Amino acid sequence: MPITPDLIARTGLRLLNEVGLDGLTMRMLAKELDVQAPTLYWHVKNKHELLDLMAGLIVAEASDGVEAPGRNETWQQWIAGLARRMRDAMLRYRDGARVAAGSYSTGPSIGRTFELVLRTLTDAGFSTTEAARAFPAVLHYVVGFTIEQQARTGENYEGPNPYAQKMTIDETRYPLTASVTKELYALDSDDNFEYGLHIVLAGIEAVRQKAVP
Amino acid sequence: MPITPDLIARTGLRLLNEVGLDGLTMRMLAKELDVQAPTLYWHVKNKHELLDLMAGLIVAEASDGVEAPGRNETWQQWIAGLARRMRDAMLRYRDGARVAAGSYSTGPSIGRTFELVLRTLTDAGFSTTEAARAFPAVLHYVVGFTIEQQARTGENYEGPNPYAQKMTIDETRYPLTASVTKELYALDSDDNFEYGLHIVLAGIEAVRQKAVP
DNA sequence: GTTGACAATCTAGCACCGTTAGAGCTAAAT
DNA sequence: ATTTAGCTCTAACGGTGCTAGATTGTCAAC
Repeated sequence: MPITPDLIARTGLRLLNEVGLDGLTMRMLAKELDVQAPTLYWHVKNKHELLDLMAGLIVAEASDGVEAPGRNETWQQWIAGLARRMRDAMLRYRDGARVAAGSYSTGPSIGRTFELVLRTLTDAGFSTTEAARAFPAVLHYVVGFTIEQQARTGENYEGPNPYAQKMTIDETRYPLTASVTKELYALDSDDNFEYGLHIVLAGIEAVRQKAVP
Repeated sequence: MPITPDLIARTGLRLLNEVGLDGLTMRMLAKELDVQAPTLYWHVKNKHELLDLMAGLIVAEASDGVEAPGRNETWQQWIAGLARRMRDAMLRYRDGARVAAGSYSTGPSIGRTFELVLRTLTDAGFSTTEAARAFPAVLHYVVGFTIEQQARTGENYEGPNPYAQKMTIDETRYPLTASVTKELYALDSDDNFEYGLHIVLAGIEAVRQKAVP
């Protein structure tokens, strides 16, 4: 099989699950492809570009095969589905959110999906401007949530993950925090993601200028 | 001046603005403190812990001096102010959002601020559970937004930042995307942050169980 | 005053990193 | 047959996080 930037990025993504982002090296990637490390630099400018390619693959995985909303599907349901796809794609790889966040990514399926988002929202009565400003808010929430989830879940600490330490809270100084500790530490459940997503979607609805009857 | 973990982290934060996260090395940090590199390891376990300390400082800067809402201040205004403080604190340092995101950070001012958040929201009629789940959604949005802004703004690409490339959009295949390109590329303005923040806050209001009259 | 203990820093160096220079191989084009 | 282009190789450079172990400074106990 010939070595291509795409194959390199795909292999990098696979290795991510074994060694994490900080453990991923060009040499290891080369060995996985039965090639010497400098060979990679003929296909890829540098590691940063490789990470951008990996980010692009993650986003592409999320947006691949996305279809316009069904007849009985509200825009909220459809956008929520897209947000979940995005989160799932990032969760599929260790440190996936850190890789995907703020990396330059382009590609046919991404452009197509974005166009679909705009069309769905304008069909629902939003102006294109509203749509173009509201959708990134969803993405930013998704990325922020997932980065934190993976930081908490991940194995990036050699010793015990400090997140996992049972934080003892001074009940007299911080009574509310103490009373709510349970909710805070069941936080990696999908429920909290859905809760926040629901907030953002409800916010988009609430903020909309009701120009359409 | 004696070397302490706090001083090391503070110096690291200062250097961040000169060299960025990828350029920050222990040796350079040591030189800045007029010390040899291994000395740092007496005060700090490893670089990861140092980054956590730096993240803690950023969050502390954001939450330091936060006061309970004023008499004529709605909870929306107050939370929005907190969100802006958080964003400003991250923007103060190059790659600040990447450093702060998903790092373990604790500290007295942070705990105090979180308690204040819960109190403000419960005073506004939210249950503690609602408050404890809604506030992280705000933070996740802020972090996601700021990471992307800094990735776009930052100088982490040696050549021209690919984000800055004037993306030429196929007007016939992606008419809506093309028509909205302007809004997309004025994106680093504070306006878009405020727009998304407004969405999230409106969403919290909309989602609330109106148990209080 | 000497001794010891301990905190803090030092020198030296290991294993590994991203990356470059430049030589070598292979297969198609002339 | 020779050139060209595409791709991979070996060798190495400067730099990285980090550890081991010797060395210093300080200050209390004897």
